Amino acid sequence: MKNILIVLSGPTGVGKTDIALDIAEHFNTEIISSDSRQFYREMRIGTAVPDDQLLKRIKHHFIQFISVDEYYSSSRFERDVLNILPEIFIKNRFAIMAGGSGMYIDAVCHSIDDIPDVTPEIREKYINLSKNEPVESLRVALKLVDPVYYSLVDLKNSKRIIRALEICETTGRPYSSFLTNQKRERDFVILKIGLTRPREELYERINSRVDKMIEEGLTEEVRALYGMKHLNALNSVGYREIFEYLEGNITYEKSIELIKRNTRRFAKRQMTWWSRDKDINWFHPDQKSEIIKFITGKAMKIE
RNA sequence: GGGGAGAUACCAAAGCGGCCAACUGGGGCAGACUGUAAAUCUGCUGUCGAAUGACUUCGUAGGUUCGAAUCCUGCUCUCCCCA
Repeated sequence: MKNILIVLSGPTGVGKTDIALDIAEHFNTEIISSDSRQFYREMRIGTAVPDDQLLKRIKHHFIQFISVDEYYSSSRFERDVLNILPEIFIKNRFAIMAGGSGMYIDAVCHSIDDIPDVTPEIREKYINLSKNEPVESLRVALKLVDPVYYSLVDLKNSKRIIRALEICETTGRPYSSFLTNQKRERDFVILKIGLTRPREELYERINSRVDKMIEEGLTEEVRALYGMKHLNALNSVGYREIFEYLEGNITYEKSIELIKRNTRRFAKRQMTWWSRDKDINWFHPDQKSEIIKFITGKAMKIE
């Protein structure tokens, strides 16, 4: 009998945490978080980390385990999850991975190509380059070192161009040569459950959740991180808007409004990401018992 | 009661005789995405259509003009000032 990884995804604010807990409790197993911002120790309120009581009820992995100044990536996540899964499967046939970071989830589900890490010097060089040079010159550089990728990328997206240039310089090989597009088979079965709600319902929940975060002291959490605002981890919804307020660029009310809007947009982008994944079985979060029934039914058919 | 300013698409706001279905911003919608991805980037947003395009719009009713969101007149409403 193969082991089963239940992958629970859905847009921010849809109600993943509760369902994940219920499912984990029902199958008496543990939860792997696939939420790239809940990884960070210093970001708690703004990323809606489950409270201590809940965390005590069920063992969670990858929650607040690194610091905002540490480098992490979807590839490392893939490696780390694949490392920890066998331990969970010793005790239980089911494991559950819940979160909303599409790329991280995909890395675990079918792998991401092996590409060497970029050295900090090269990274810094290109970050500066992108600040000082127009996109055109980055394009020209890319065309020279990797014409294949040049023809594939969104040439308006300087972040993508820079990544390719960094890899080319680090490895001495074209970035495109690393992209195999191969999906690696895993030795466990993946069962994808998606949670969704009518747009209006979702947006209402998002709005009130932001208000709740503010009540819980999001502003103070962000203020304490002010010195680190340049870090990528803090370029996150809920943080950057409050930084703007702290710098006096916008009013407090405006920052809250922007957090709501940006969270809504984020949720929309998440839905777009998953819309092409035909393996996801969609449910409304209220359908808790149906979800568990669905999983049980599928599990019985898996040899 | 007198004088002035204004009414433009979901909102804000430009346009002030033809190049206007109407700049721009917001909001919304749709999409791309193999590396700090809650990031980054793109398209659409009067109606119908895949599209050429067709049709209905700029408070309202008329008028001037080959032609009006743009000019004139009445009306309605909003704001400001004086009484």
